Amino acid sequence: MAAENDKSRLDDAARAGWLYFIAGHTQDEIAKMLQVSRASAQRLVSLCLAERLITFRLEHPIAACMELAARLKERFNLVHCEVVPADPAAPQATAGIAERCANLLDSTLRSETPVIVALGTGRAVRAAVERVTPIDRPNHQIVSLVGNISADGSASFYDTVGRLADRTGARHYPMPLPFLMSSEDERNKMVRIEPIAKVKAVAARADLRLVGIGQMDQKAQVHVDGFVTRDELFEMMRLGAIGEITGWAYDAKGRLLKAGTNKRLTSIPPEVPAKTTTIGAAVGAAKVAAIAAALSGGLINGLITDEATARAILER
Amino acid sequence: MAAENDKSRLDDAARAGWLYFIAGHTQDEIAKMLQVSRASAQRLVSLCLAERLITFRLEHPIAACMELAARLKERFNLVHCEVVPADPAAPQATAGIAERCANLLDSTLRSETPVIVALGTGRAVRAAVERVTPIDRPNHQIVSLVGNISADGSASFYDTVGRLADRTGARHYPMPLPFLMSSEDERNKMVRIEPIAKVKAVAARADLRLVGIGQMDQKAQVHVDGFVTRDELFEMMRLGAIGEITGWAYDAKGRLLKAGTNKRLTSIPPEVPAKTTTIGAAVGAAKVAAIAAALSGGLINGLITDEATARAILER
DNA sequence: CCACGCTATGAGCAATAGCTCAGACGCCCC
DNA sequence: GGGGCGTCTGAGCTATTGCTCATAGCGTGG
Repeated sequence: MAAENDKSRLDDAARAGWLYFIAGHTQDEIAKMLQVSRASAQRLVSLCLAERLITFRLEHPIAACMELAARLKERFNLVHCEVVPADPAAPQATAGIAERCANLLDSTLRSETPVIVALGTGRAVRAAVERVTPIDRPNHQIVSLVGNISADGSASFYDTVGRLADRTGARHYPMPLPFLMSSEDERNKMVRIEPIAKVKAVAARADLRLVGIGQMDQKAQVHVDGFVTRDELFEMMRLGAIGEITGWAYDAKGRLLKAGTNKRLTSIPPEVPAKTTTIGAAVGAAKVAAIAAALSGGLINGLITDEATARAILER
Repeated sequence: MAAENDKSRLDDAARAGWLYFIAGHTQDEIAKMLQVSRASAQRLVSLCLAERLITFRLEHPIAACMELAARLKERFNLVHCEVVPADPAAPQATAGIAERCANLLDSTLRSETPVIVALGTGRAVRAAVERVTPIDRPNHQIVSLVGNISADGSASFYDTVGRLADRTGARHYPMPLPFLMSSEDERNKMVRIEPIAKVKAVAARADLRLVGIGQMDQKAQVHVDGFVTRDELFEMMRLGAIGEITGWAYDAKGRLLKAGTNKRLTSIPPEVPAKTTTIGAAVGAAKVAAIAAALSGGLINGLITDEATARAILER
């Protein structure tokens, strides 16, 4: 008898669910139809959900993205995760994630209370600041996590911090240092000088860090852009480097290396594990290992990527 | 640009729908996530529904029944329709519909204000009254639509009205007449005599009529039960009879025949079209044509049947 | 057969969702 | 470039929903 009661209760739950979700009746109407109190009707609808008698299917590419984002967030315990649909026309396009990064910056900068935004390297980050909608927020601060002078002494061709400051009227703190110093000692000296210490202090109080993630292979952006030489790159690869964030190379488990160029790097080192909101932005098959490692090691606690990359990260 | 806006709006709608239905967030939370007002979030969720970006799937046999019931209700403009799951073990079982009929009677009789229930013929109706939960309602009235004396002069073996009255303490009005009189004149005389006129008057004020539907073929219940002879049955079939309700034979379009046994029938004729709630209860492949005709002709404005029968009716 | 504990129920309240309206914004046509 | 039109937005109100709690019914075990 118990079984039969259960069965008929589930039948009613299904009926209630049907009337509610498919026919669009209110629970009050359903209660009248099924000759029960409204409270019971509500319980039946809940039961229908709890017993998974009813399932939702979202017929839209976004659905897959949302699910991937939820899984990444869960798996790596992220505070923020966005997955944009892969554009079949241009699978490597950073446009999609740049848009989302810009959106993130927009909403952060929209705040009336002063915020500090720290920016790292990466094409997505660069593209993002270009898309930020101009807004007047003179009390915000934009700070660079990475030196903007390359090996040859010229300023980096793309001044991300300056551009974002332009669009917001915020104070900005570029890092007037070469990416790499010639020796560890020299680095240690430089990072203690007043203007640099000031930048570090601001960066330490950042509310949001938005960083690119670079892979450490022959096409590593740090090399392509001329910040590290081929020999330096190869050395880091020998040491196990699989990715870099603001120049800081890390291995497959997301551990920062304590050797090679990392000893001469002027960039502000990542917190490990990240406790301020630190969003990594990257797409592409080549970066999957680097992103996964950064997530595992807690170098970042947020991610903006595309569908294909997200899927690849989860499949590892 | 418009297209792109539309697209991104639908993307957001999908996102909102996902967050709402799948992730189970409130619209307030979604509004914060998507950086819009709560009102807009609500609009996005609505849009998601309106654009059918999201679909509900009810994983339960009841779902199909609910849909069939809704279609029947729509198609034949019914005030009430129930479809019970076909029992694969006993495809012809009236148990399921009897249960629902009993339920219908229960809820009607539960009323404190006096109601009048009129009963017709049929195994489902008989089984239904057996399942009615006893309740004390002396002010209700139960009235028979059909004579309960068969051709041989004995009372019908099953006194439906009496049984229901037993269970409710209601006054009851059986129809103390043979099912058929020997001639039209005689019928006309009989139905005018005082006790019968009284029954007719009560029946005319019925709040609910619950009737069986019989097919008019060689296995017609009216014949099997001995109310009409083989010859009478065949005559009605020749005249186009396809079904009967309380003995009143009708053709494939649900039009009452004006000849044959219909002229000698003592049963209270159906309203055409039914305006009081008149529920037909019947299952089985043999009855599909009869049920469909009764629905088309407006002889009934409610139906209780099973899944297989419902499907067959809709497929005609 | 009664007492106990369990589950299920309905009232009432707090939270959530849906809707209407007035206003703003952008767009198009003149 | 300006006026008018249509669409979109957010505030605020009302309906609906989810939940909590006290109570009643029911089965179980003494």
